[in-house]
Amino acid sequence: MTDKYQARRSALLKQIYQLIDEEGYEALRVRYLCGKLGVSTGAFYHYFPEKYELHRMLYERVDEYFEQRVQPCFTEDEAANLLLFAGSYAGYCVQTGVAATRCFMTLPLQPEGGQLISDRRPISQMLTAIFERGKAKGQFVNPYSARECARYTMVVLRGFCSDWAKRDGGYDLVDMVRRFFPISLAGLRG
Amino acid sequence: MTDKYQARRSALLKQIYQLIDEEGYEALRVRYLCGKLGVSTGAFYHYFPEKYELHRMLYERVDEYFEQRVQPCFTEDEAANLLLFAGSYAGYCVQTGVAATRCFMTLPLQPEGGQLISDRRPISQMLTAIFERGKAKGQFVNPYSARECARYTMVVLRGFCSDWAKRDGGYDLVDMVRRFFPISLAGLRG
Amino acid sequence: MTDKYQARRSALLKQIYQLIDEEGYEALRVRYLCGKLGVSTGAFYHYFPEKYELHRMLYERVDEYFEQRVQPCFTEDEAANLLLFAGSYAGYCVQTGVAATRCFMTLPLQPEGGQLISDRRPISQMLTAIFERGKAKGQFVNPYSARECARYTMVVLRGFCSDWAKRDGGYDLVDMVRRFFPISLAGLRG
Amino acid sequence: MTDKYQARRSALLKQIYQLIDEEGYEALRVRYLCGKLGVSTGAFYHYFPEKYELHRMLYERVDEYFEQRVQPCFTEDEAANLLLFAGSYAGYCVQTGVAATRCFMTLPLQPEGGQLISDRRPISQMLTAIFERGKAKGQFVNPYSARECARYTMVVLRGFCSDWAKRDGGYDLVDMVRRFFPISLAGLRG
DNA sequence: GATGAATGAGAGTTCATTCAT
DNA sequence: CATGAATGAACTCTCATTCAT
Repeated sequence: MTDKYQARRSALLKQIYQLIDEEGYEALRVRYLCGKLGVSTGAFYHYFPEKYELHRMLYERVDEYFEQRVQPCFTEDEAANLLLFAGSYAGYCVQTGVAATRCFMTLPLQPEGGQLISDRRPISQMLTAIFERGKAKGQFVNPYSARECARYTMVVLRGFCSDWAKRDGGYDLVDMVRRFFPISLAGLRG
Repeated sequence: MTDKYQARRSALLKQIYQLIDEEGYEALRVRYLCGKLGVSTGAFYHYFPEKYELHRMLYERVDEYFEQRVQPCFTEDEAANLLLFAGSYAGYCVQTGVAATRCFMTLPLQPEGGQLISDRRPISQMLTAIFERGKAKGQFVNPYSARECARYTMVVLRGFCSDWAKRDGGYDLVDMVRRFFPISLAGLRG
Repeated sequence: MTDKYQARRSALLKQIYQLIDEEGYEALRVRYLCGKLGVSTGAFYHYFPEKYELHRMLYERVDEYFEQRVQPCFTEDEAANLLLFAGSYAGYCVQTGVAATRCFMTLPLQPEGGQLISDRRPISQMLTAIFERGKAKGQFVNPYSARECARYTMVVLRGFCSDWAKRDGGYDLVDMVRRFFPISLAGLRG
Repeated sequence: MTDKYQARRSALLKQIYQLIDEEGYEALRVRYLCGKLGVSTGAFYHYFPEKYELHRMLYERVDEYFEQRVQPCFTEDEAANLLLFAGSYAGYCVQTGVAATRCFMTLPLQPEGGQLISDRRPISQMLTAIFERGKAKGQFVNPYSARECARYTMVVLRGFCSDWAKRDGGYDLVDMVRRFFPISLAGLRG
């Protein structure tokens, strides 16, 4: 039954995310993973045809998280939305854990990996929308297009999160972003 | 003679950097590398006691590059210096090549790796100095310390370069930084 | 099934012991060993997580051998038991083969190696028991404790077996021990 | 000049013995050894055509030591001479150091290695002579030939020293031999 | 569906020894 | 005499993946 398959898969994934967080994605060998999961390697490959599959799913989760948890909190104030977005992105990384974030931020992308940081991803579109509305409302007055603003924002946020992960989560990322993202915000407001 | 050793080492390094650029650091297996270099594995290990050594040297090169090529071009205008710094950082990555930059940006840090992105590195200190002078001259009016400004700047620049590398160098990085870094600059000017 | 695992492992071990005997333990490189075994290196490591494992097992086998084959043959005459013990020790080495014995006698002990020649090993305790009973019965009248006698005996026996192995099994070890161990026995009887 | 060559060789050897003692023979890599010696590998191979050469010389030293230091102290009492011999053998090992003794006792013998523990070696002949004289004087009354007695003695002594080395010199070897060798002596006396 | 034994190319690294300078 | 760069076969061990049961 496909339902049963999906359920089992989801249950395993949940455990896997926790493990990736604890031990890191790269360090997580399939054999060891299976041991922790209480599953045979055969079963693992039944649910996840290749290890890289796991990586791809880390990306998918972000989109889901932002669509379900963050977007609903948006207000009319697009600058506030932007700050909320930035803080949430940081919060997501913290919640995801240092190791998974490191993987999420730094893992070599496989051939088709380019897609994973594409502007077309839901999270990027959400951000673009903020700038489009903000520009329409006159909150962001700058010579860049909404898409460019969104891209710049993602670059900066990923910069923050990478730094945090590289430094092994040695400081409060959310606090960091709340303190310093306003520099970028000021530049974007124009 | 140590001179001879250093000379050979440098010659090999140059070849290696080129190879890293062409094929990626992670993809370079010692054996294959030696084959390309026309050198026995023994000889390789004679000059580079461990593979990770190569990685470390990518970092050292930046500091050298900035001290010798960039700093001398600094003027009295600290904002201009900052832009020069940003552009040079991007230029350095382009010159280093996509693959080496990816490695440079994303490689897992080894235990002592924290040092490699430390605030104490020459490049960070150079940046801090720019902000100190700029604040003294009233060019940067913001509530952050010079060190905090420097760190923010590095985070943003690394963000740009990582993005470029992740996207396989599919656009003009220097141009990108020249166009978008001003957003950050505006925020820093206050 | 664990049973299957154990069975295969035992089967491999048997072949390995034979090879160790023919070619020596130190000479057995994993790749070569696997070739002879008709097994991939992966499979080898599946059964023997590290090469040193093989060494450890040589020791375990002795204890087993003595508990199962020798002890049951003990009688009331402790001097006779001692001779039986000595002869059996020699016999065990002969059966194990020259090369394995050499390894067994001379291999560098790994960190925890001290345990392998510990007084607490079953074989040593069996020997101590002989002397305890022998002293109680008045068969051994000497100023040493049972444990000291046991240790002296082990030292001498290991001396014999090492010599035999060092000389490439060029003489009949069992005969040698039967002829010369009585010198020690006389000293122990007092 | 051959004299100069010999002198340099001897000087190096002295340092080498010390190093073998400190670090073990097997663990002593030629490169490292040369570094400690302040000599190029080329020079090393000039004096010692192969590493195994060093090992062979450990054996030669014993003979020298016994001929020059021990034999002169012999008296008319052959049992006393035997005890002196045993104690000196232990003393030699202690002085040589744990690591060198371990090597001396346990190292795999190369093809022609059999010679190194041959009955024809000076040290064995010295021992045989003790038993010959002892038997003539009626001090040793046993059914074995002098040569057999000598061999038995060497086996036992090597057993003691091996044990000591295997246990990392964790006890007083000379004391041990003085306490326990009399068991063998008693047996030899008959 | 599930198992886990088996694969095997490939990883980084070592090290006694040689030989051109 | 002395150097030390160069050799390269050999080492142990890893690990994502497959497939017969």
